[in-house]
Amino acid sequence: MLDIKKIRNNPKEVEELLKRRNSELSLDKVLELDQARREKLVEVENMKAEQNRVSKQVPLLKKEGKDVTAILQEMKELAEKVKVLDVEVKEIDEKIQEELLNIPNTPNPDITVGASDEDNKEIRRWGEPRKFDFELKAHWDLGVDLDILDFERATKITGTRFSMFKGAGARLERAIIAYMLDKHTLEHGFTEISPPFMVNRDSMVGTGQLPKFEEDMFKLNQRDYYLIPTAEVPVTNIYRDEVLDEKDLPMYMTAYTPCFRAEAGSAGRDTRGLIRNHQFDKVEMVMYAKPEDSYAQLEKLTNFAEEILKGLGLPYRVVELCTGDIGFSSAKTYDLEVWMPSYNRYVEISSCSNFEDFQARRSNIKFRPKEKGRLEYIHTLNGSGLAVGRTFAAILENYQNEDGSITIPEMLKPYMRGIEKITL
RNA sequence: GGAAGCGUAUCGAAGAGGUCAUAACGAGCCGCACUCGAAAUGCGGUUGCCUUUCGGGGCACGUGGGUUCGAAUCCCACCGCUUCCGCCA
Repeated sequence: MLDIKKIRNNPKEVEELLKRRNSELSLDKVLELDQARREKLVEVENMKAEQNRVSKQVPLLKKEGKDVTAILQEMKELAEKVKVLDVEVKEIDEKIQEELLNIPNTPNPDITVGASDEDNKEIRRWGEPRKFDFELKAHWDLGVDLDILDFERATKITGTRFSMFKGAGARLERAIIAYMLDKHTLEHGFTEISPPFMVNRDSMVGTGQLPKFEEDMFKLNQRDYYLIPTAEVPVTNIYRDEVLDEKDLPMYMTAYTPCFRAEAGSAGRDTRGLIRNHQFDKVEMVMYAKPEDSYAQLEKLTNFAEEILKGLGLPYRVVELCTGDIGFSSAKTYDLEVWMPSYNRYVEISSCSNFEDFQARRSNIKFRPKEKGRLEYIHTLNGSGLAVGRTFAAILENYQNEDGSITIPEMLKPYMRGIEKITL
């Protein structure tokens, strides 16, 4: 959520930044409502001041034995007027809130202005894509042939866009999760969290998934709960409506969770394999930072995710998303893209973003700076570290052998309990 | 799911229709004094939000309603916590 004061004071500047996202968004309506609200507020607050003043007099006058019936009658009428105005202010407040919740974050002024992912800027590459001297197979064929992935039965059990891991495949998935969590907790300083996989509406609003992206979410029938689309939601919301100590910042939290996405509007895209499913596993990193420190933390966050790919020996590149491609809540995002041989291109495997105070404002997370004493919103960041299904797919494809077997990457071997190669 | 009790500042907690909400009292935190330094002790400070013609004004006692001239206080609903009962991995 943007600061209404910032919009009020620099409407042109904010509007210009928002235009860079290719949104035809006008701030006129919210500015108009804000103006109307403040006028009504002054009016009703003057009446309330009058009420308070008179109410204080009443017991004194009674004590003196004076007749107060005329005053009480007057006050009754005033109370009626106040009630009406209060409702009007509240209605305007709700409209303003609704407007604000639907306005995306302003992009960082320094990132490339562009219309789509074609304008994204490659920052760096690591690793050399492997040259195959045999006919390579896609992970959905490799996995099925090795009997470690079963898409058909997952579809039978549930429906399309679900997958199932089996035997050494299930173990490999578990190994990937354990490796990532160990790296983040033991080497990168993160605290491991195992959060709820369902969240309430306030949490979804807090991180920006709602109210705008309802159709992307799975919602429960009998309660106002949602299946989490990413651990970002429960973890960022841990300290919703709380005040933190400055000495606790920056705060690093990591969580493994399944993620549930309706994938509305992506019919026909990436329909084979593990790339785009309704349920997938992910290890997420969430950071709370001080405002002046958040961009330095974004670089760290991105590096932490890169460390995982380096550790697994998977070639990747880092891309800075342009203004037209960053997410609703983000001010700046780096995507990590892993080399996927079957696609013959790099495929997104992590997204690392600085949300500045956009989410903190929605979820009301503040800290008390030692010097100033006045409460300030924290900055929130998060990044995948990494998407597990896609990592699994990348390992299968990049580590495949001519006979269809998969060599286990060195760093995962301790987690595989003696399995060095997956064969039939 | 049923019953009872309880939600007040960073924490514990008092208040039970108006003169106790810049919120008693205790703790914490910050500053000062004492000290070589620390602890202990003493003194002082310490809620947030909205609005403003920068003098102020308003709001908030879990949330939302109601009663009243006036509600932390009375009534209703919802949410959460605790205890007991039931059920359950």
